[in-house]
Amino acid sequence: MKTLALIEYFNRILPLNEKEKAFVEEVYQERKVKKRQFILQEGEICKHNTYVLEGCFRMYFVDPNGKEHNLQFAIENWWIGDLGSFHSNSPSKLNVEAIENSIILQANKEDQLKLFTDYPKFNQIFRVLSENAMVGLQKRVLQNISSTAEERYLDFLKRYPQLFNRISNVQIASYLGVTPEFLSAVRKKIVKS
Amino acid sequence: MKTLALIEYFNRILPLNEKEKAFVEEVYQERKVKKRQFILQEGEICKHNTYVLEGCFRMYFVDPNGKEHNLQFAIENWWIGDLGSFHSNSPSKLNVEAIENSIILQANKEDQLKLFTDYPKFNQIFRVLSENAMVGLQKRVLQNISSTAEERYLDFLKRYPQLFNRISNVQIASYLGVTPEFLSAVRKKIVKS
DNA sequence: CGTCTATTTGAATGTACTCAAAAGCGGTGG
DNA sequence: CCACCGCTTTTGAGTACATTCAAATAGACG
Repeated sequence: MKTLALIEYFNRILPLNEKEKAFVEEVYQERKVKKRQFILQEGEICKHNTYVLEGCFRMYFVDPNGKEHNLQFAIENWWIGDLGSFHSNSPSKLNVEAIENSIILQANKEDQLKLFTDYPKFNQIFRVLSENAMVGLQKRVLQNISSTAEERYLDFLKRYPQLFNRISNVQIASYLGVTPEFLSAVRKKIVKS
Repeated sequence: MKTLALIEYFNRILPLNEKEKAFVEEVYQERKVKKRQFILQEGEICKHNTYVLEGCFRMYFVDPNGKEHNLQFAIENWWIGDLGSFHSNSPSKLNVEAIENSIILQANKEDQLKLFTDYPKFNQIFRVLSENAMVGLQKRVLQNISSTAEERYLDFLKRYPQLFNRISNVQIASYLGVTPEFLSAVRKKIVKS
């Protein structure tokens, strides 16, 4: 069963009983997604909570000038989706695109809510997950307002060693909030020193 | 009872029964904090979850050059604290300082955990709170990597009308990630146009 | 081998920072 | 009521960081 990875993932946060495991298996549907395919596009309402089993995604925003800005990447055992749109049923301003052939698990909104009402333990699990995600986002905000592009790039390499060799520098630049040209200059400077 | 505001706050997310209300009242202790007083300092372990009843706080980071960077403000009905330090029992790199005379409610870590184990409903409440906070943080990251200082400042005014007339421009500049001098120039330009 | 995309280069420009100093503003005491 | 203090905001000149645009180079893949 492909949901095994997810069940183990939950188990590490809080052990599940058999009923809970069965429900996870029932609710999370496997789906294959090809490189360059979208699982969410601007204007749509985000209807799924997505867990990545294999592959890699990016979630990005297109600004009024048509430029893309990567908000998040997701590889194995990460979650991705527009939480705001998902919870408020409002059209998303974000896009989620596979940057590798990928396999994901998805629960739709009804089932996800059922998970919370029928198996309260998942409230705790997702509370912990959200809290962890918050801590990560806070660190990123802090970095964006206090560090230079060079520092942010070096920190990115250190924090996500599994990521930087799978993702193009164009995408990393977009995540860091700089142009690819400038990231190239930064990299050149780092190699020299 | 000073906890009334907090109980109502929880109630708006998910109605509490009498036992739950009683426990909130028991667990959250009122505390007065004077302007310029700290409720968390760098190096300490964050031991409290803090809810602001009255007043105003800022949470900031001091970088290696000695410069302060505001990560968050908190006024009435907001939470503040270093979640990372709180959950992992690790020394915080952040400071939380009152910028007005304030009144807060605090639960220590044990009691907060008891809240989750004995009254599972709070898992759901805090899950929802964390998710909302995440959405806000994501928007801020997005802005930082995609907008100019002027756009960020205008958005700050629009999003936090209750805040900008209580907080000095020095503090707002630090929150936006620019120098006070540059924010001054931005404001001048806005007035002109 | 050619095609497509990613990366690098360079010059000109714009955005934001640093440092030092001046101006404005709210209180407090004489 | 005014003079002074401390703090915030503004100004300006020089500098550093980052972008734009166009073009060259390098890699990946069928």
